[in-house]
Amino acid sequence: MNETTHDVTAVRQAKLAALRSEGQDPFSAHCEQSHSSQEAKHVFEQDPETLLTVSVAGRITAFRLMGKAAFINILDRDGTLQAYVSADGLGQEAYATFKKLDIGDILGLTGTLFKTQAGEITLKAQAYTLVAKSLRQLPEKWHGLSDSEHIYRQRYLDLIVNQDSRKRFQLRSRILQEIRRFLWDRSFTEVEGPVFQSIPGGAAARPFETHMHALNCNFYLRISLELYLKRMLVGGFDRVFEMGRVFRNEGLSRRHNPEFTMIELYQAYTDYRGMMRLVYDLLQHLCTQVLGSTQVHRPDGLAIELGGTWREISYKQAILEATADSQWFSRSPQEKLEACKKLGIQVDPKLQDHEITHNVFEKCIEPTLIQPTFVTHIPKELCPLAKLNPQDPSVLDVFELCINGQEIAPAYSEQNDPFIQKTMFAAQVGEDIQNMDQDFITALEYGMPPAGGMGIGIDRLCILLTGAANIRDVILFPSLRPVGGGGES
RNA sequence: GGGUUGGUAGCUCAACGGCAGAGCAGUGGCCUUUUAAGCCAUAGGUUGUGGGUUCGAAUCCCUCCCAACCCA
Repeated sequence: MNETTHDVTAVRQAKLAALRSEGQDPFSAHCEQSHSSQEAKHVFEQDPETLLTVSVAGRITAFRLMGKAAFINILDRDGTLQAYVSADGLGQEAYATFKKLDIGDILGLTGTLFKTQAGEITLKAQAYTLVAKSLRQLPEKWHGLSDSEHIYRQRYLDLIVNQDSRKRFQLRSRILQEIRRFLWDRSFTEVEGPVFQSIPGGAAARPFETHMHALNCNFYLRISLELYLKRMLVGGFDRVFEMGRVFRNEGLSRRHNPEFTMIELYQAYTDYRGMMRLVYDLLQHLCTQVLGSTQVHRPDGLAIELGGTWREISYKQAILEATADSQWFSRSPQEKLEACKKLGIQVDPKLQDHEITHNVFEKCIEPTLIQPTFVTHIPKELCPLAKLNPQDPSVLDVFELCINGQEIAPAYSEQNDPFIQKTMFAAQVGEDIQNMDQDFITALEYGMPPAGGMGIGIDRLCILLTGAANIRDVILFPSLRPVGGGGES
C-alpha cells in the first residue's frame, strides 16, 4: 500500500482491484453452507471422533493472525464459529491470499472440526471462498456501537457488532412465531385486512393520509384492525386474527412509534372472560416456549412475575383507591379537577367529566401496574365497540391487561347489536356523519355472532419479554427524521 | 411543542480558553492452538453546521441540523 493507507476504504478497494486483476471474483456467487455455526458445534459434540467435513459461511468478525496460521471468528445466523486457517491446511499460495482478507469480509469455509487447547470447537480450514469483500470498516469489536442514532439508522451494523441487539430481534421473531402457533392450535385463521381505508375506524387516533392515484381519492392508513376482522366474523370466520402494522400520526416517545405492530383476534361464542383465559394462556405459552421462565426483568432490575394468578380490579374500584375518595364518581368536574391537583397531575380543565377520571387512571394508576393486572369494566364513554355490562350499563364488559406500567392488551365482549352500535358511533362522530363506517353497521345488520375480541401491542409485549428499555430497541428500523433534516417544518 | 444532555479519527472515548490525544480497527514487520491474542514500527482530524467574542475557540455566546432523556 502507499500514501493512502490511512483511508481504509481506499485500502480495501485496492485489495479488491488486486483480487480482480488476479482473476478472482471478490463477490463470488457460489458458496456452500452445510451447517450453521451452532449446528457445526452440535454435530462435533455428538460425535467428536468422526472427522466430518463441514462447510460454514459468514462474516469475519475477528482476525488473529500468527505468522503461518490464523484464528478467525465467523458470524452467521445463529452465532459464531472459530476457524483455524494455516498454511498447512490451505497450502502456501491460498494462505498467502487469505492473510490479506479483512474483518468484515464474508467467506465460505470448508474443513473438519476439532477442539483447541483452550477447549473451543474450531473448524480447521481446508478451503475458503471469498463471497463478499467488505469495503468499509466495522465498528469496534469490544464496545460495539453505542451511539443511538447510529444504531437506528444503520441497524445492520448494530446487528453485526452488538450481540444483545441480535438476540433481542431473534427473540422477537420467536415471540411472533409462538403467538401464531398458539392461535393456530386453537383453530384461529390468520387473515389480512386493508391498510388503506377511507374511514379509519376501530380506535380514536389521528391517521396518516395518502392519495391513491388509480382511484383518484384519498385514503387513510389504518389505525386499528378491528372493523375488518369483525366483518370476517359476519362472514363466518368465527376465529380470526391479524397480526400487522398499524399507523398513528401522533407523538414519538420511549413507548410510541408512528408505525407499530398489533395483533387483534376475535373468537365467536365467547366474551371478555374467555379473552382473559386466552391471554393468560398465551402469556404462559410464550414464557415456557420462548423464555423458559415466567419471570422477566426490567432494565432497572425489577422482576415481573407472569406466572401464578393475575390480579383483577374494576376500573371504578381502582379509581376509588387511587383517589382515596369513595364519592369520586358523584363529584362535579370542578371538584375532580381540584382533586387532580392534589394528586399532582396536570389535567386540561376543558376535558369532559369521564376524561378527567381517565387522566387519573392513565397518570396515577396505569404506571403503578407493574405486575399483571386485569382492569375490568371501564366506563362506556371510553369505547363504542364493546357490550354494556348488564348489571351496570354505565360500564363495559371489557378488560385492559396492564403489565410493566403499560396497557398491553385490551379485550371486549364485542358489540353485535347494530342499533346500539350505530348510536355509539353517532355519539362519537357527532355532526361528521360521513365519518361513520356505514358498511360496518350494514355488516352487523346481517348478524355478527357474539364474540370476545382482543388486541395486543406486539412491540410493548416484546419490550416486556425481552427486558428492553425503549420501543426502538424492539423495532428494527424506528421512525427517524431523514438525514439532513428533510421534509417541511 | 417545552426543558435537559450530547455530537471530537472508522468505532469507543479523552482534552473543557493556550501544540487535538488514547485504545481498538488500519498500514509495514515478527509470530503455527489464539480468543479484547502478543511484541515492534507507523499513518490517520475543516472537533455536526453557519456566525460571533477573543491575541488565541473543540472549549465561551448565538443560529440551524441530528439524536437521547424528561415533560406536554
